[in-house]
Amino acid sequence: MNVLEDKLKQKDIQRFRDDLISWFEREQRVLPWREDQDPYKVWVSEVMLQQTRVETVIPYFLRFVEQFPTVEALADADEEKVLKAWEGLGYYSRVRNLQSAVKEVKQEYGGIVPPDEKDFGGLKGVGPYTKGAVLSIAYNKPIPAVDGNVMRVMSRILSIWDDIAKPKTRTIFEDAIRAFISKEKPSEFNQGLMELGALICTPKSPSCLLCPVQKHCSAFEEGTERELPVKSKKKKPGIKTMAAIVLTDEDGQVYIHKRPSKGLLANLWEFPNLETQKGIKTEREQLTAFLENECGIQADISDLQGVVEHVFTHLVWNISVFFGKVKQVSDTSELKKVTKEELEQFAFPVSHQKIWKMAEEAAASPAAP
DNA sequence: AATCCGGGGAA
DNA sequence: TTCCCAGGATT
Repeated sequence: MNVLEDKLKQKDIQRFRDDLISWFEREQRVLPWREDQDPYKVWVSEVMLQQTRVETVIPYFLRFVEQFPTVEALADADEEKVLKAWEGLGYYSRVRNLQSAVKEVKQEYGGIVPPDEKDFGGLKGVGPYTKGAVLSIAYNKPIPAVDGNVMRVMSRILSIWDDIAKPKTRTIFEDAIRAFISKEKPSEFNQGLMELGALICTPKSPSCLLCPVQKHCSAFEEGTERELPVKSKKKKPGIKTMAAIVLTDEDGQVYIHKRPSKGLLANLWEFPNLETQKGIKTEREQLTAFLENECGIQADISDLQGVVEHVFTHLVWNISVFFGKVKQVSDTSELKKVTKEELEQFAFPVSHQKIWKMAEEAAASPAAP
């Protein structure tokens, strides 16, 4: 009995595989990282695509693999240049981990991206998803690659109502995929699921009438496709009030600061700034004290020039922006002084790009008399 | 298990 | 506004 049941199930699974893969081979988008199967380039694309849309990634990918075409090129590159190439893409630890991992590949694996699951999965920044994606696409290994797309698609196909926000739930989908994945075409199977999630089986209103695996879908059969997947909500982000200042001297040089090597926006550059407290003192007074005590700088500080709001996933910055002229600098100041031209060589978070844009616009059209 | 870590586009 | 996107590390 069990054998017969299993045979029927295997037959259904085989049909699902064939329908999915033939659809993918027919309908897949033309994307830069699909031009070849270079494991390094597949890897770069997968890291960029973490929590980031395809359209956003394309121009970054093209520039990145041109600038750093091989494992060795990236391993030997200056971190400042690598961060600059990532500027604006977000989650900057991704690229710092990638460069660290690529150095290890150069050292320990002779520059060859290791095809072994344990070896590759042990590299920095390579989690369960990236491991499965890179090894299945580049080396044709039948390993699950479960991302948000796959959980959405499979929750509907199999009518799985577990909360996909819970870490443990991912393993349920990995087990399901191990039973479903094609041993002949694991690359097309994994990419097919993700492509389906991106093009057809979308979050809000899936195009079930166009779906190549509609006849295999429990949610479609039950009319529950809009209720799946189940995902609990996250709490709202907190708000931080900040003050930042674009400081220049008589020569027009600008003062910038490198952020710490850990935590938010690690190793990126910024304009001098502090978190401000409400009440007691004005923002200007807090900024003056900060510059003198923490930066060893005395300066003439302008009136408030405007407020930059920047929203992170878990945090909102409200940054009051000031301009200032430096009067005196102690030799212990940790700030770096650069020309406006040199400024472009440094990687800034988008919030501080907004601040610099304010300064440039103010310089281009000086306040009316 | 919960939190941290960016930024942008779609609904 | 809200969601969530080809997630991973840290605590």
